[in-house]
Parts: sequence; structure tokens; C-alpha cells
Amino acid sequence: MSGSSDLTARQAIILNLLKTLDQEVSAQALYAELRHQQQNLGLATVYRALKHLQLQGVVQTRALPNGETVYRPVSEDQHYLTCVKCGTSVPLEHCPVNEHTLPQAVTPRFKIFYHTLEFFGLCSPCLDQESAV
Amino acid sequence: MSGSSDLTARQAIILNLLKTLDQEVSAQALYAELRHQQQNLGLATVYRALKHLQLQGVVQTRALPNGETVYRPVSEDQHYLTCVKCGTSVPLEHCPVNEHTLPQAVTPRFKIFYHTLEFFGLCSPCLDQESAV
DNA sequence: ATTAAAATGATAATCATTATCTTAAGCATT
DNA sequence: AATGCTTAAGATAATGATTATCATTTTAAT
Repeated sequence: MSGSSDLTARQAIILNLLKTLDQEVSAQALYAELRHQQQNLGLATVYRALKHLQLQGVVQTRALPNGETVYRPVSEDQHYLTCVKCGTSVPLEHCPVNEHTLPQAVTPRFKIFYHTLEFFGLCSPCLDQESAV
Repeated sequence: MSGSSDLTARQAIILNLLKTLDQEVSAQALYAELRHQQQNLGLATVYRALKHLQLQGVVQTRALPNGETVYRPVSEDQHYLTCVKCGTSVPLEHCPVNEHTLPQAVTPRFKIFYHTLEFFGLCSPCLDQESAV
């Protein structure tokens, strides 16, 4: 029940689109998808809406190794294994963080919206490449 | 042990500099610091060395909300609270992730070098700003 | 309606990171 | 210590995501 109140029409469009997609997407991809749907929002508007939705606590982000930022609705924990070589991310089945032992106690004056937990290393194909040298 | 073997002279310089600093730094900042020390490495070399050190598993990175990536030696868990409004990061005292319950079991074919755990939300000053509207 | 404030579009500017291409080391083998 | 070969390093241009700017439109309140 976080405040997704007072969204503008475009902000609502973007939030809804994010909710229908069931994967994290970049701002550029959202922009392209909207355009593809004949809803021609400006690129700047997409970025601004995403920023605003973040401040409301309804959208969360993750930075990919390639410099892109991807967005998705704040929801159940979803975390990743990311390869430092090829940049591929694969989702984890379960969040290994024990929710109960986490936030409030540690953080008196900080309102937590979400957390990211990510493991970095070498994925299977990249491991093979390494040893095959 | 993780292989920091066969580093070139410049790669070693950069790794050592990272070790002496006791905070995460951006590639640009490293470049500036080296130049300040009369060690004029090329900017591309800094980036290449950091990439190489990542592949060795001796350096880890974290992406800041402003698009910068910061680097530090792989070491004890150090995690952050990051404000989605102003981008400020403050380190956590302890890592709330239980090491033992984590990696190996979940990840048969993935060599984990390190993990990042980050909480996003509003920091104290930004919370005040919000309510002061 | 009228006006003030906020949102939007279009596009230029920013800036970290990569790619490219040339030169310089490193290193084994004669 | 010369020869060739592979990798590293330097300099700089190119890329590309994100932000800033500014003019225009929408929204909401009076």
C-alpha cells in the first residue's frame, strides 16, 4: 500500500505497462514499446515518470554492467546472478535474505522501499571459455 | 585462493592503489589520482585493468544511481543504503546476509566472486523534504 | 474564464564507458 | 641480441544512456 497516488495519465500508462510486462526493462525499451503501441510519449517523459515512480516507492531499478538501468514494479524479491564477463543475468529462485532480520532495526532514519541482492562471478559458458584458453 | 597472478605492471599499480584507498572509487577518480601521483596511465588502460581485475575476481564493482561505477578490492561484505532521491549511499555496519545459507547450494554452475546487497529508499534529509512540501 | 504551477515534447548537451587504431613492450626461439 | 609474434598501453574518436533546456500544453484552483 505504498503511495501510487496522484499519478498523471502518462505516469499511469507507464506504470501499467511495467506491470503487464513480467520482466525488468530499460527506459529505452519502454519508450520503444510505447511507440510501438501508438502511444507516443516523449523519451524524456518516460525517464521522468520512472524517476517519479521510484520516489513513490512503486518502481525499483537495477543497473546492468553495460550501463543500462532496468525497471520493474516493486514486488516480491527477485535477485540475480550476473556474469562479470558477458554481463548475463539469471534470476534466482528464492531470495536467500531473511526478511525478518533485515531492515528496520538497522535503519532508524531511512525509509526502505526495496533491496537488491546480486551475485557476481562467472557463468557456465564463460567459465568454460576461461579454462579452454 | 583467487588468482591475482600474472598482472602487468600497470594492473598491479591500479590494484595497489585500490588497496591503499579504503573506499570505493570510480575509474575516473583513479585516473585522476594516478595522474596526480605523476603516474600517467592512459584512461583506457585504467578501464581495461579494472575489467581484467574483475575477471580475476580480485576487484568488485557497484553502480551508483548517477551512472558511475565504483570499484574496490573484493573483501569483507560491505553494503549500502542508497537514497533514490539524492543518490547518497551510506554503508551498513553489518552484512545481514547469512553467508552460510547462500551461494554454493543455489548455484551449481556459477563461480561466485562476491555479492552486493543494497537497500533503496529515502534518506533522512530527503524524507524531510518530502513531508515539508 | 484566468492565471499559476506542473507536465510534456523535442532536442541539445553531458559524461562515463568502449572501440579503434597505432605504437610499444614482453617473450620465446633462433 | 636480433627476429617475429602476441599482448598491453596510449591517444582519441565514437557510442549511447541519461539529463538539461526551453518552448508549449495541460491541469487545477480561484
